[in-house]
Amino acid sequence: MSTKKKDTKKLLIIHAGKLFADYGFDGVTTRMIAESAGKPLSAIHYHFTNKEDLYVAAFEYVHVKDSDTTLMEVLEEAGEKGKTPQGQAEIIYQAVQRYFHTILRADRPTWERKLLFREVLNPSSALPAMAKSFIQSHVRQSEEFCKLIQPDMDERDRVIWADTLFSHLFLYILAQRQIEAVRGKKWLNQDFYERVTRMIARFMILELDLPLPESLRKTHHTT
Amino acid sequence: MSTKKKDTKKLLIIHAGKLFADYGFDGVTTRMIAESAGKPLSAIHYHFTNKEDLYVAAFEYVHVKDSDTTLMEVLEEAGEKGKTPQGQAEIIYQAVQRYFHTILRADRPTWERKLLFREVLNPSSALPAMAKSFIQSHVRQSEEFCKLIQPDMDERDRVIWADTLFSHLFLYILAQRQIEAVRGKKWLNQDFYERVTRMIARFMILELDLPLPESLRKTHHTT
DNA sequence: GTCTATACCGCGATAGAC
DNA sequence: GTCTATCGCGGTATAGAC
Repeated sequence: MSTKKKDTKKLLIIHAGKLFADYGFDGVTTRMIAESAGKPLSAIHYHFTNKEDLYVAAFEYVHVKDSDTTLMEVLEEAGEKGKTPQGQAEIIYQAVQRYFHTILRADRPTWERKLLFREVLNPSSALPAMAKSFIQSHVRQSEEFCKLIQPDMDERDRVIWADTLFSHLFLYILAQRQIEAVRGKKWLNQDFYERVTRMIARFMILELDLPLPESLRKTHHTT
Repeated sequence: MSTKKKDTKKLLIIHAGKLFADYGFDGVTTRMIAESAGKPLSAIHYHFTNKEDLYVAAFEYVHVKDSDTTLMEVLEEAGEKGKTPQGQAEIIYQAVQRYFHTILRADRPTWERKLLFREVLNPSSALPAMAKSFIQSHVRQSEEFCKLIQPDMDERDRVIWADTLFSHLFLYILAQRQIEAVRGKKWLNQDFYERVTRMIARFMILELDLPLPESLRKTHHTT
């Protein structure tokens, strides 16, 4: 029964994280967090020096390193396979799948990814550098991969190609509430995300003039 | 010299809009707006009843109707041409181009589109319905167009297809500051947006198994 | 360690002189 | 119409009893 202290702290982090994810740093008051966690206001200032500190703690709590999901990592892992167009296409599909799975896997609470992406899009004063690095490194490695396969491609085109993956994630994670309000509560489920994964992979593969793997072929007609 | 009144009001709207675009409704104080516009705080409450009212005014100021840019509108306009695969592909390219031009044209201040998309992504309490309708109708019409061409396609796949256009716009408009901080100040210029337009159009055309127009072919190699 | 009570400040909004 | 002065509320943070 001596773990009470840690429990309170973690409780505050989780409740704060949920609220920050939905309403942003400014949209949340410390009184809201305290009430949500069922703790007195002063508990926040006991465990954390101030509101910003709690925000940082909540962000770090969800800031898991998404290792082995970048295109270059999957490429290295693939070995010889990465030298054929068929292999490269499969690497793209696999990397997209892995990244989506890391970010969107069902057992992870929604608010965690929301907070993560919100901070990238709208960095609070609290985290000047962290947000940048989170996605930047991933995009960099996608670019590098792209350069290997299409060395003649314009740099800006490579960047746009690499951005595709994130633009969709941004939309579906950050606009989740609004999309569900318009399209229905259970619209953004695992099946939907799998379809997004497939479509993005298809685009990234075709845009690099690689052959489409059999598993990514569309099923509704026979072309 | 009797237009002083209107000038002050418009001045407040523009300065408020810029600030709201960057920092959101909660992130901006009426004192900030007043100082930015070089007017006393009470000017806001004279011309507008309250802060929310000023926000709505700023939003309405930039909420231009983007007519003749939806896929269905371009399709109707095209007449007979819309019945061939080649014609349909060109319609897609044209609609994407028009929409990008409407939203991103250079003579329009950056903050206007930022405010527009921010409100969609993160609706303030001030505008319950307006934000939804802004993009929703556009997506609906894209879906409808998609259904005409690929009636067998799964509804969710059609929606993802239609979302593609907006996911990129979201990223480049809302994360503009962060992207420029990472990639350089003048990265997001007209040339870049044109490349994005072309890539999105290429994706949307290929995904519907339509033939790629000559003008959308890539130039860096000969496949 | 945890709570209650409170200090202090900046916010949106208003009153009233000019 | 425009400004200065001010109100009341709700925000973060703290002091001090238990």
